Amino acid sequence: LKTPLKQAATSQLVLTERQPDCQPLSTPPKPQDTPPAEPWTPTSNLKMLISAASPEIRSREQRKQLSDTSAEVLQAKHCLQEHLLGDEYEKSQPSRKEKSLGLLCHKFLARYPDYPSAAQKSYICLDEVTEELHVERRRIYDIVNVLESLHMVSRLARNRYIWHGRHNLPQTLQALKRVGEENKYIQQIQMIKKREYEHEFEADGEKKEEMASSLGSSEQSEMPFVELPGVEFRAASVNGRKYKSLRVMSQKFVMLFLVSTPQIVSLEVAAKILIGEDQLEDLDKSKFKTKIRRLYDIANVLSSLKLIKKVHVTEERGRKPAFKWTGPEVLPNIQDTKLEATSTTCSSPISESIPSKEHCSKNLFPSKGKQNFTRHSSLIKLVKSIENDRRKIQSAPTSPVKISTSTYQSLPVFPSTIAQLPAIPKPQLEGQSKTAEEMQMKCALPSAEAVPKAEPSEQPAPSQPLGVSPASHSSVSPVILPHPHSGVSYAIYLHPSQAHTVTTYSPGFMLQPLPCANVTGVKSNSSKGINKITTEEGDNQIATAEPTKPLAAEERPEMKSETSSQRCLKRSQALQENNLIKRHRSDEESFGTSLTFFPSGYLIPFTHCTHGNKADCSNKEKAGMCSLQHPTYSSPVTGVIPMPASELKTVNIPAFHITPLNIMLSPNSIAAAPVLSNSCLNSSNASSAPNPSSSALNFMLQHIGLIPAGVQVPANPVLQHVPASSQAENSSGNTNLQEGKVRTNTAPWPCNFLSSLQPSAPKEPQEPQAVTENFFRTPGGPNSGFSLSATSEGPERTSQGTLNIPQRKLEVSED
DNA sequence: ATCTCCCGCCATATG
DNA sequence: CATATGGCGGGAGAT
Repeated sequence: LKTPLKQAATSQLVLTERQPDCQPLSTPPKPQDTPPAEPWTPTSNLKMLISAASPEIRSREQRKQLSDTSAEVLQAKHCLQEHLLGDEYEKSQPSRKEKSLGLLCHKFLARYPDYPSAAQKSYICLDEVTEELHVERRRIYDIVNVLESLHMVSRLARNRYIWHGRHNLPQTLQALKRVGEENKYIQQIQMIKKREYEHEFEADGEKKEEMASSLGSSEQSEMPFVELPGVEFRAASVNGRKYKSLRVMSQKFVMLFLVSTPQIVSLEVAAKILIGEDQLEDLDKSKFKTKIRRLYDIANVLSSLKLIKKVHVTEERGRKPAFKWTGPEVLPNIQDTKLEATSTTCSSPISESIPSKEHCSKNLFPSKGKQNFTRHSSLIKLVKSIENDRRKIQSAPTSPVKISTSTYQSLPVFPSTIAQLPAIPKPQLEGQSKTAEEMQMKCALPSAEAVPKAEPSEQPAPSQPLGVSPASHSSVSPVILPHPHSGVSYAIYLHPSQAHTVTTYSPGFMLQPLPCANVTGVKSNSSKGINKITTEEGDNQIATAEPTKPLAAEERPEMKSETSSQRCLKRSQALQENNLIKRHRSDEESFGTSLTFFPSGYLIPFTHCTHGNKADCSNKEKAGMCSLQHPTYSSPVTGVIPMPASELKTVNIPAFHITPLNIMLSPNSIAAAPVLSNSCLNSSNASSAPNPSSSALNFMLQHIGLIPAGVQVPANPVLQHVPASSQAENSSGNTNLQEGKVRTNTAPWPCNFLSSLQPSAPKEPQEPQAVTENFFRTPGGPNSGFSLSATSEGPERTSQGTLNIPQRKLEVSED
């Protein structure tokens, strides 16, 4: 194994190294270096294997490899130089690829263990790195910034960073996911896609600025860097504008993946969303280009981290570059996370060693915006800017409780973190101790729970760092619905039964007025299918991603392929119930309270539109916006890439569309399902099941408070149609509650708590997915037999649970 | 031609 | 003030 790998690595390094030396020679244009381009594959495999091994071995291995490599490099280098002309085997110059950020990042990552133990704590000296990797400093910053956004490293001082490895990844991702949800990213994505589609129709020639405007309006003004409770962010540039860049952009980018159901995000969409966020800016072409460039930079490092991989989405328009999330699934809710994290942590050999620093969740400020900024001098400024931000945000009308901005702060203290604290004997922060102290001081622990000292024992109440509403979790939680306009909040209590209903049916809210609406499985699936995607990828490589992720493995549900759709439905329902029950139970235990009401209600601080706020709300009033955002299009549970109904053209069965029917239809797929299931688990979806209930609630809320039932978008016929139909389905927007059915939309408001409370996503969703993918591959292709022509009725056309969701033609393919 | 995205100028931040 | 950071976009290699 090693030999080949080494070679590959070596050659790479060699090339790189040579570059400087061969300057005069470097001229030789691009030799078709096939070899250099692919060397990573073997390496990756090796890495995977290694990762499977114990961390120690792994890291040792890495080191060894590195040293070996470097040693050989020198030799190779000389040899090559001598043979310059020979060039036969080694393509001469470095070629652009060899200088790629991705490659550089690999090298960078190779220097540190994924899960450094306390003993291994490593510091990163930029000077060393740049020298050793032979790169300009600038490049390292790119890498480090992204890593920082994931809390894999943090800056200590000039030239100095500390390496955390992937220990914080789960928490970070969870936090990001949450923020992403609060940010209505799903809707934004939908909106963008819809517009795209619309444009598609008419003269393509014209690019509507309106798009930009509306888009911009819906965006949030700013989203500060998302921090983790235990990891402080000492950004060099905490200052205002710089604040927005790479780091934040990276986080947002990741958020998009985490909230999307097929976890695929196209660069275009990402760029638009990211641009939109920074103030309403016009769709400047150059700006867009720049954004794309940055996204590529980020994507390269995320790819190196194996969190994403590049794919192509093909639709009518053509092939567009996109990326697919291949990282760990993010647990939807805190509780689950807590449990899993804890168990994982405990069992994991690696777990214990996290720098104590990180463990002290001192940063949890109840309501403060940003806290841990190390720099005193800048601190003041920071505060100031923060205040300004806050002011802006809060100034928005109707924001009784303002938490959104500081949402990240409200991240729950990670239980695992707490639990681990005790395990940490002593912080080995020698030189750093000072820093640690500072940090502590800064973090006046607002919440008692945050105290590091917490007993290892699981204190149930763990996490509610949220200064906002700690109690919100109690079993009976009121849902506070602030009315956008009136500013009045409503508390709604849901009865368990209702809640259940909601959960179950929520998926169905989508836009399809299908007859079988109440069938969870069917509906949800259909929603999923929203973007019809043909996947060519995924199977072969399936194996790839998995080994790496221990967590994922644990998560995998054991699923069997059920043959009948009914069974599936039942099953899923049962699971959900179980989850609910479980949750309920846990709640009771935690609080010692037993209630009649089902804890499906959450306290939702209404900050109106999350971070954004004013713009958001005000805009909302604009008819267009309202309709656009209308829940109808969103698929809370599943569908993340919701498609506007308008997109019906040819209806194809979405690749990811999973429906019981599908299952029935394609027996083959079923058979295969079990096999695929494994592969699919990690990859994409588990998340799909995120939070039906929360979404449902949001939606409901929206209906009640925000959206007039009748609002529709005039411009788009389809749209109009949809809302109406859905309503019909349920009797009426407002009455939904009574029925227990709620339509959801990812709420425009922050529903921080919702996410945490949601019933744990059952893992079953995965099953469907697996099936689906398989289904897709079925001969006959995506369209086989399922194309429908869109009629005005679109969705309704189908009956019987047939797949009726109009889909846009979409294909995802790997490179 | 389009997709990628490296390079490095230069404004800012930090010390 | 000297450096460290890092936004930004031209423009060239890869496809």
